[in-house]
Amino acid sequence: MAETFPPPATARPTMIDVARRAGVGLGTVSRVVNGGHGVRDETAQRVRTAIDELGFQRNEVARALRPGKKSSSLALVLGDLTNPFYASIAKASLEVAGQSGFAVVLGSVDEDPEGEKRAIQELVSRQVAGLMIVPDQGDHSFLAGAGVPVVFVDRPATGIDADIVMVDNEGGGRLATEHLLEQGHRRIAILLAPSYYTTGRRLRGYRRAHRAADVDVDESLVVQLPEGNAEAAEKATREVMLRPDPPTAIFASTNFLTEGVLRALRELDREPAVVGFDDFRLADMLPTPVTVVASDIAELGRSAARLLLDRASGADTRPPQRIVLPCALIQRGSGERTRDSAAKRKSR
Amino acid sequence: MAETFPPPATARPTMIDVARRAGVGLGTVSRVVNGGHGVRDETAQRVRTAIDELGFQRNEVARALRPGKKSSSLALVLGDLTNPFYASIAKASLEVAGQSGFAVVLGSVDEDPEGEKRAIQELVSRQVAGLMIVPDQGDHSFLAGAGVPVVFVDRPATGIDADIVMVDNEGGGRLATEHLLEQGHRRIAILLAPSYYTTGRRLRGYRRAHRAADVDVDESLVVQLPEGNAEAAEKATREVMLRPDPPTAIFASTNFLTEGVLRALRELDREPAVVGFDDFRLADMLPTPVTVVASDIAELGRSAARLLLDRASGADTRPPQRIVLPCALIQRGSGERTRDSAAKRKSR
DNA sequence: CTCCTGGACGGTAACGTTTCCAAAGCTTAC
DNA sequence: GTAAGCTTTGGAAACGTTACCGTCCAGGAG
Repeated sequence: MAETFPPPATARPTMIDVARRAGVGLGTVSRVVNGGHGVRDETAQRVRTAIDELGFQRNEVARALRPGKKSSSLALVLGDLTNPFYASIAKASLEVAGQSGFAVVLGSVDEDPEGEKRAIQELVSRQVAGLMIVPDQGDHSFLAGAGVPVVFVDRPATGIDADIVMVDNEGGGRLATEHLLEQGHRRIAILLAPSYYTTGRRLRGYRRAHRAADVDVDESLVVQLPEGNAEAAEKATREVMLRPDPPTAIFASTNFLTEGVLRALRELDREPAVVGFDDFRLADMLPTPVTVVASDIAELGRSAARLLLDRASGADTRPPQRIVLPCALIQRGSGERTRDSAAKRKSR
Repeated sequence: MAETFPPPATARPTMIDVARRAGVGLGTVSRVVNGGHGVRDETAQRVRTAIDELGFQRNEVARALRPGKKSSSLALVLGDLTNPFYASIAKASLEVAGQSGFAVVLGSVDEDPEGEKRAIQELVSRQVAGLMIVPDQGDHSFLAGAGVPVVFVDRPATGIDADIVMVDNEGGGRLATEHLLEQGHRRIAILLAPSYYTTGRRLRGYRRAHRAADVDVDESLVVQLPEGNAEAAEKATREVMLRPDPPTAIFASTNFLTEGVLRALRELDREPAVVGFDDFRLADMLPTPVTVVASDIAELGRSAARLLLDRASGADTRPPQRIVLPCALIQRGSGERTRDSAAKRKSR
């Protein structure tokens, strides 16, 4: 006998079914489900029994329909989950949200700012209780009237005044650059992903470190990449290292860029000092372990989720907060090469 | 003047507001919003104008309340997003779902099977249109009556007959082992994460390859780890390599395990051949580039999402499908060390 | 004994959408 | 010119929940 697949959907029991079974009114069931105040113990027990017997589960959709009641979901809008940076944020915020019984809806985000806007609006139409957004460059003022709390993660957005959780990009950039300057480097290249906010701040830290050390920046060593991926960084590194006056150190302002830099250097067989922004897996396992400035990315996600939950519940009515997490230097080797060692070639 | 934050929620316009503004009935607005069949062009245009003017957005929650209409969200339940394997699945399924206008809800999953069950039931109560689950070991029969299509990813679940998308674990295990046998290795250790389905299949491939080559398996080289992380693999590798009769090759059955193996070997300064299961970032950048058997993980996620969308829409009523993706060997160096080279120590 | 108070409970109106049904307008065929 | 049929439209019911408003009963106060 051929069974059909999928099996016919069995109707899930509703509160009405529970009420009937327990021999009580609908309102009583609702009261029990929501904590059970103002219900006699005996009645509540009868209701609970009926719930168990029927396998009743509250329909969250219907619940969220009531005015004032937002759905118990947060939205998270970010770029490429394949980037461990974003994955860490997602994981951490997921954990925090889950502890409060909130689910997290991920908006699928393409590259274009238009896609981001569409994704956000779709999430808003799903009545999420709040939005965590790693924003693209575009204007985000369309969120202002949405009536949903928003927390921006990693970088602020223009056109709207909202909470923001980020790392100390300028401090990190400065830390990395100071470290290289201390090793005696005077020609330090910096690779920058295209026009993100973070990029600008890291560059600023780079410049400040130079000024503080009274070293002039060779503007030709400030490399603005057309794309933020490893390939672009690899190409740029090759070019800059093959100049007649190559840098003796490179500051890669992003984890993917660091990877590209390392690829190019391996191919070229050169060993300038390298410091990356953001830690990455296996950084300590590479032929020369990689020095990075890193921050607690998971904490970024946790803070964002916590803040958003407080906003959503109305527990937090302070003006927009700005949480900045510190960066620390992790010395592993690649950033401790001195100016002199950088000149000599590696022996294969 | 001190503004309050967050700003008071402005009521979002409903279809009723649109209807009033356009001077039409409620049903007409609904028809226009849903494709506008059976509505005169002129009327539809008037409605569309009103929608634009009011900035109306359909309330997906109310829509999903109607019987039969599931919400336009899929659920994805998986483990640690920090694991690039899971992140790839998430990203890929997100893309496919997004193209069909579906959002993806991530259930926060702790380690314990009980937490998984709770997470799944919460998602079901949110009326998702379907579930993609990377299942834990426990029984999943409680999903049978949920009336929601389910696709299991990476490994099957017990207690329920549902679609499953996975990689050819046995074939991959065999491929890796055959490759090592071909290099002349006769003592090949295999490291296994605890009692997952995949682990068993990979071990099976390992055994089959041995039998096909007529080589006996030394059971003491089949190492069952207490945990699936890099630390456990590192410890186990250290132990097995320090035996009087160490293996000349190691098959690490998981990306995290591979990492642990490499850490231990670096510390011990030994160079047995190594093949890992699943590719990972920077595998080609390590001192000895790492040979792996790999499959298209993103395709895993894409297939799962596609299948689930077809099930949810009712377009696919075939019996449960079993999609198996192939594994390929990627030779990079660590797996091509011969038995002889493995014996000698590395010169620092 | 009666009245009042308060807790427990039942019923019903929303929430915003889709869908069905009926009414109205128009065209076409006789 | 009228009947029949089709397209277009308006209105109301329903989805499952929560919140509010009564009602009912018990118990205490007068």
